[in-house]
Amino acid sequence: MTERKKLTLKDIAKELGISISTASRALKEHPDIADDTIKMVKDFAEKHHYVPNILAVNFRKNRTYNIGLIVPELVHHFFSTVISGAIDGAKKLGYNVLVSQSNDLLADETTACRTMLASSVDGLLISISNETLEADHLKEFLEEGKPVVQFDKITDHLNTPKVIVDDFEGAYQAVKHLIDQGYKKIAHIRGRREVKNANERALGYQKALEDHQMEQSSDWIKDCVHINEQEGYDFCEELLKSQNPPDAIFCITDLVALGVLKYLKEKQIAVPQEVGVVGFSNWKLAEIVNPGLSSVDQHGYEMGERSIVKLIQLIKDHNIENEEVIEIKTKLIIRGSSLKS
Amino acid sequence: MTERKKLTLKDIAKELGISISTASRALKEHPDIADDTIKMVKDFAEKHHYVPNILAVNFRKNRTYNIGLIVPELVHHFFSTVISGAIDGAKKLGYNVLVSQSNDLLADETTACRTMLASSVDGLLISISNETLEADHLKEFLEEGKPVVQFDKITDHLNTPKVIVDDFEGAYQAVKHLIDQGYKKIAHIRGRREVKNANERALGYQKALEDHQMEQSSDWIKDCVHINEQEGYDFCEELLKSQNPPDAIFCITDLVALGVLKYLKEKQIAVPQEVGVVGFSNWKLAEIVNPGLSSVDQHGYEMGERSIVKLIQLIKDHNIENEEVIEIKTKLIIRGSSLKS
DNA sequence: CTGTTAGCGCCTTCAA
DNA sequence: TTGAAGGCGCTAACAG
Repeated sequence: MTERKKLTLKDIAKELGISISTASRALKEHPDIADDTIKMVKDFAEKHHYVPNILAVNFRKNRTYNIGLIVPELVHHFFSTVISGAIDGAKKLGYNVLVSQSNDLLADETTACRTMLASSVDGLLISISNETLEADHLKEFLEEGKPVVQFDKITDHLNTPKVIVDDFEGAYQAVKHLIDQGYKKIAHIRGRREVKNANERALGYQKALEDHQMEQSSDWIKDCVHINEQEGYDFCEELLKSQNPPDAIFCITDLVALGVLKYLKEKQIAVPQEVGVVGFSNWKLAEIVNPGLSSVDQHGYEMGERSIVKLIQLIKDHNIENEEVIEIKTKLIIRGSSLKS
Repeated sequence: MTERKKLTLKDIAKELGISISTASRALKEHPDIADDTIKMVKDFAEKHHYVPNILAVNFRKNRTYNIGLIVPELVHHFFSTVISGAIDGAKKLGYNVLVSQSNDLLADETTACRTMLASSVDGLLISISNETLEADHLKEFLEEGKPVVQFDKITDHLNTPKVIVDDFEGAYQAVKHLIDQGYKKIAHIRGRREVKNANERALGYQKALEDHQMEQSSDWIKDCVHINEQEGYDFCEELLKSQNPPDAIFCITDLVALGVLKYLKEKQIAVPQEVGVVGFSNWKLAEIVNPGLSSVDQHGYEMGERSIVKLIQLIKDHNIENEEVIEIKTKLIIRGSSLKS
């Protein structure tokens, strides 16, 4: 395979008997340059497949058109949907996306940030790990004048734009739906107290109960740590074996709801007749299970797209002071797990 | 936020009263440089947080430490698993990964390739789209001396290393398992004839039947086009309503198997007693459905990791002539959908 | 052991 | 309307 040497401006200038700067300007149709010259240079460039050396351009301009994107997990329906939206949005605006994952570990997140910074991305899009409480590793970006946009899992310790799902409202609607369906004792298997999304959802749950004068009980609120199927299963068992068992369960996420459904199926407790279940995120699995799992869709693709558009705007404006909060509306998808009628 | 100006080698040299090249060499502990000088420079650099301008280095060295990765779909359990492995592998070797998706369209794939080439990745990792029959857009990489590694969905029109799953053997084992379980009439819902993986799996299916003197029928082979749930459902119906219905179905992928399971459940046909089902890919859904879906695991994470390691090795060796084929072993995961006993 | 010099490819004043 | 020259930050060949 012959590796053809790349044509440079210098080559063009020499061939055409003009100076390098004229060639450079002609290619970008600088108004000072004569039309004839422009045509000549462009024709020549086209004919010989001239491609500017992007490395030189980037070096000169001190930017890369690359954006860093860090998520807790890559193999994850919601996050991969966000990534998909971010990549498509970036492509439209002429940017590339460098993807990395933190595995929900602060150490990995910090490493990823350093790598991104070292490879000189123009900006960062991040959904922080569960362990991230402080944000010093993120401040480094701002100190270098590189904008950061947070999405979904965010921290208030960093003043950047934030693109979030309206967790409160999503939870509120989910619980209201259960109330409308006639469930009387609604439990909530919630996420960690340090995680903002989890708190918002819990608040939405509580507000819905209050607004509709529903019975409340601290026994009906269970705190997840790992937020997995097993916890859903175990908490469901605890709830149903308690003195005052609930007749509906609102879960922090679909995976937890799956554990709940599994327990109910094993014990032959009818869903949705005896117990109603609603999840959060609307993963692929929600439509696959039987009965279908009602869930709150977070519009991940849109979130990714909006986030990247915002970030690129900040990059172009050299703006690292923006703190706008963009809220993506949720949508309750009702399926068999909570639909009595 | 004060944007502190970056320290350069020039600054260090001036401060320390030495030349730029001495500073440069000292930082990389060049043997010619006196230990004292090295120490002095390193101390100074550390104290003042010197970070080399990566853009300048890349420009000078004509490489980016960025690798392009193109998959048909991002929101896809198998591909996101591969990406995860590739990213982790790249990280260990000091490379970043630029991700893009083709949506299984040749046009999008070509665009993605151009963008990657323009942003000057050091090499490309790709799983081609269903539409990709020729490979001219990929040859451009090789022509520029940038190695390419193909994985999973590959084309033989491009001479590069290929990392593939042993589709033939995976299919063979799946079908052999059905035979071992006592199924007598095994059907296959297969993928497109233009797609190599699909053909390999079909051959594995056929060979297993031959080796065990099983009944064969062209009526038992159904060709998918979209490879989705609906096709699985429809073909299952066709198969079971035929003159000579099969008692087991080996599906090209889990999604198709899901459609099959749905049909069987609706018609109250017992799985695995009356009909056995095996899928391919071992997606998350395979363990979630009830009964669990037996499936052939493709070890996506390992595939991503092996692919990227191979690619980086070629980049380092400036080697674009390699055509090694790396085969990842599959593993049959047996679940309720095919386990009679 | 260290400094000088030249240059990577491009852009951008400044001068003609 | 064009050209010459300088420089972005770093590396490396060549001299001392």
